[in-house]
Amino acid sequence: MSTQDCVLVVEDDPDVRRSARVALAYDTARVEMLESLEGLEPALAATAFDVVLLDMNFVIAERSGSAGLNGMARVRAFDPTLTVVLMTAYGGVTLAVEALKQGAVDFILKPWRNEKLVAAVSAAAQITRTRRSAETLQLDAVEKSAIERALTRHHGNISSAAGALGISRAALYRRMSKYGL
Amino acid sequence: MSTQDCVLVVEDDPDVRRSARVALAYDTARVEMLESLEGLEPALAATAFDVVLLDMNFVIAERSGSAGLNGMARVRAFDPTLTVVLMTAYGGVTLAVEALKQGAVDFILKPWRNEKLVAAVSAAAQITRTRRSAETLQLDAVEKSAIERALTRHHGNISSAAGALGISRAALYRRMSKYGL
DNA sequence: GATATCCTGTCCGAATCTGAACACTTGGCT
DNA sequence: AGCCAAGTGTTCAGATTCGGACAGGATATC
Repeated sequence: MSTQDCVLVVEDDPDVRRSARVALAYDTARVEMLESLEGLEPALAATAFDVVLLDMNFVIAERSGSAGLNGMARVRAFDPTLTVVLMTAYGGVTLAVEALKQGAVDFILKPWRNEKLVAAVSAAAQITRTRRSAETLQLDAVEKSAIERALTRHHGNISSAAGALGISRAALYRRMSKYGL
Repeated sequence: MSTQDCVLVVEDDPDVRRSARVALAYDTARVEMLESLEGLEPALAATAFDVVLLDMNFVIAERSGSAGLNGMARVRAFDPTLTVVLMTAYGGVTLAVEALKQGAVDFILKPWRNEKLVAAVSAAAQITRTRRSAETLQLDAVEKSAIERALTRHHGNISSAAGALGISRAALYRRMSKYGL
């Protein structure tokens, strides 16, 4: 799909880094690498990334994945719209579930199939873009979508939707015609 | 925490059903059971559930979990605010990831520890409640929170926040004082 | 069929909101 | 200092929106 994504890969194993670079080369505008979580924030500040691909296990002995979860928390603190894809070689179901519940948009197992990695990264970048465009909504658009939701939820009943929205029926009419609903 | 949750359990194995009933008995207001996905919608319509606990593998031979994913889709179609917790005995990481990406709020492995099941169900019910209260927001409140987000994102710069919201600076001032910001 | 209830769509004077304009403060730059 | 760009807070005539009221349609109940 898109060749315009900027990806940050955080991974300690040089072989994996190289392999990720190769896999992502054809489909991304730019791939930056980091060997560890050190210097994560400056890297995020330096480039406008669309996805962070994050290893969960920097220390071989430490297979709990807490390093990855911690890194993800730091990414989210820096920019809540930026999506994180986690990767691990040792993942169990419990860890995967925990990671997604904490906000990762995908979780992939090493070794990966290149095609799958590319698809995951590309989908995650798309989610980032959606989040960012949702953040930029004008007040009008926020109001419009709130009204649409209320109307849907009340099955088109204008009176009860107006009541739920806390405005008069006449006011809801005006807004509906304003937004073409 | 709460003893007021209503849970729907969809599970074909009678032993598992019984064991779920026992585990949930102390902490929930009401537990209903269904042996299969047949009659799902009527059951959802009859009671106002807070969580659906859904087995992924009704057919032994069928371990892909598609029955569970399908059931979850039906629950979400019926009520998008109602959370689903999936459970399985055969789950791999890939299936768990797929389930959460499709909107399950948790994914637990059989056999479970009762304590963990209760915690998962209770947390899911809390998420349902949060979603439902977010849906009921008055238009004023929607506007207020959109303004708060815009102000935060623009680091308190009123001019640029107003620009992003598509209103004049004066209008943003008025609203800020209206909402006490 | 008559009655009641709920919803719809529209009207209008009063209340509210609008944004350009103005005066002022702050911070950077030569 | 002097200058410039950008932000702040407020004012006011004019535009817009407010919601109660009204008439009509649809559906249910007796």
